[in-house]
Amino acid sequence: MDAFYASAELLRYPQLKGLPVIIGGGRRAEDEALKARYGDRLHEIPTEAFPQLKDYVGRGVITTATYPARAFGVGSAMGMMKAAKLCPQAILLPVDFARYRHFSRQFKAIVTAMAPQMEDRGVDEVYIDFTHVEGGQDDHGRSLALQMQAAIHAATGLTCSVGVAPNKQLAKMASEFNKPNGVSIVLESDLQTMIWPLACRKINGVGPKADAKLQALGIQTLGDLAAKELPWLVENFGRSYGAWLHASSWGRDSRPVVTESEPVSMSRETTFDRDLHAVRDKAELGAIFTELCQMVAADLQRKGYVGRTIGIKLRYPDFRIATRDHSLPLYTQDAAAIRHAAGQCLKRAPLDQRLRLLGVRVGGLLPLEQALAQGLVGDWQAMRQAQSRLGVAEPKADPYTLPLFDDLD
DNA sequence: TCTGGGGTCCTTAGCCCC
DNA sequence: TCTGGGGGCTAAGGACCC
Repeated sequence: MDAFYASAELLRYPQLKGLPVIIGGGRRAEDEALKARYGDRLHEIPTEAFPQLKDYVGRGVITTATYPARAFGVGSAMGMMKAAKLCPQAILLPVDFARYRHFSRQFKAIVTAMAPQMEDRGVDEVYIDFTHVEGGQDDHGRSLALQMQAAIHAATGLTCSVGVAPNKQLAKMASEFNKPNGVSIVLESDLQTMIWPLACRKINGVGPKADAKLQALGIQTLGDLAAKELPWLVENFGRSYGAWLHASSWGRDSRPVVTESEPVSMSRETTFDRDLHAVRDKAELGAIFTELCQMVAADLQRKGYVGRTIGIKLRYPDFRIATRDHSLPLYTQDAAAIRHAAGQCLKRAPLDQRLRLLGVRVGGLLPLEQALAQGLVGDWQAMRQAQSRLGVAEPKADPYTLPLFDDLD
C-alpha cells in the first residue's frame, strides 16, 4: 500500500486531493490548532490555512508524499529542507501514527478474514499465501486480489496495489508494477520478459551499496545478473549474498509466509534539534538519555517483554554511528536497570565530538511470562536497594572517557 | 539547511570450551 | 603437549527495509 499515510490523510482532508502534500516533520501544534478550530468539520478547512513546506524549520525527512508532490521530485526519505526548495508550496502535514495504525489494523483484519496465512511486513505491507484459499488460483490469483482490493477500499477508503507470483520475492516486485491501485500477475514464465529488464535495485534486499557495487562490475539489470555464474557472484559478494543474488535473479525464493513472529529488540532514539556536546550540554543530554530509557522500558512493559542486552547508539555530526551494548545476567524491563546498563555502555563510547542522535535499545527479548517461569527476570529494585544499603559504589570512570551523563545516576 | 525512527539480519572478530 | 578444528556467545558495525 504505497503512500498509505498520504491516502489516510487525504481521507481526513479531501480538499487537499490533487495538491502536493508532504507528510513528515514533527510539528503537531499547527495541526492540533486547526483541528481544534474546525472541530469535526475538517473538510471545511481552507487550503491556505494549512502550513506549507517553505515554513518548516528543523532536521526532519519526508515520510511520504502525494503523487502531485512527487511530480516536483520530492519523495520519501528526502530532507525536508531540500524538499522545501523543490516544492515550497507543498502542504505539510505531521505524521499521525495512531491514525495509520488504525487503518493498518483494519486492512490486515480484512486480509486475514479472506486469507488467514498472512505475514506482517509493517504498517502498510503484507505477504499473503493464496495456496490454500478457495478460489485463490482462479485467473492466476487475480480474482482474489481484486476481491481483496474491493473489500479494503469499501472498509477503509484506501487503495492498494497487489502483486501475485510464485514466491515472495517475485510478488514484491510484481506489486510495484501497477501502483497505486493495480493488480499484477507474474508467472515463472514471465521471468525473462518482466523481471530481467528491471534494475537490480528493484530486488528487495539490494540497497544503494550493493547496487553501486553491481554497477561497478557492469551489472545493471537482473538479466545481467542472471547471466553471471554462481561462483563468480560468490567470489565477488560472498557465499551467502552471492548465492542469494543468483537465486533472486532467477526468480527463486523458497522463504515461507511467516504468520507469527516475536520481536527481537525494542529501541527509542532521537535526533536533537541542534548537535549537543557531552560536556556543555550534559544536563540536557542526561535528561534525554533517562527519558529514552523510560520510553523503552514503558514499551517493554506495555507489550509484555523483558530483555537482557542493553545498548546505546550515538550519531555524530558527520553521520558516523557508534554502538555499544552489554548483556546482563538476567532479563529486565525496568527503566532504572536499563538506564544503569546503558550508562555503563556510554562510558565506553567516544564522547569527544558533539552528538546528533542518541538512542537506547533493549535486545535479547523474551516474553515476560516465559522469563518469569524460567526464573530469568532480575529483581533490579531489590538489587539497587541492597547496593545503597551496603554502600556499594559504582566504579569511578577513568578520566579519558569522561565526560559522562552520570549526574542522574 | 542535507540526511527520522523503529526494526531485522548478516558479518567479523575475539574469547572460551571441547 | 601441541595444534587444529569446530561451536557458542558477545560485541561492534553495517546493509537494508517500511
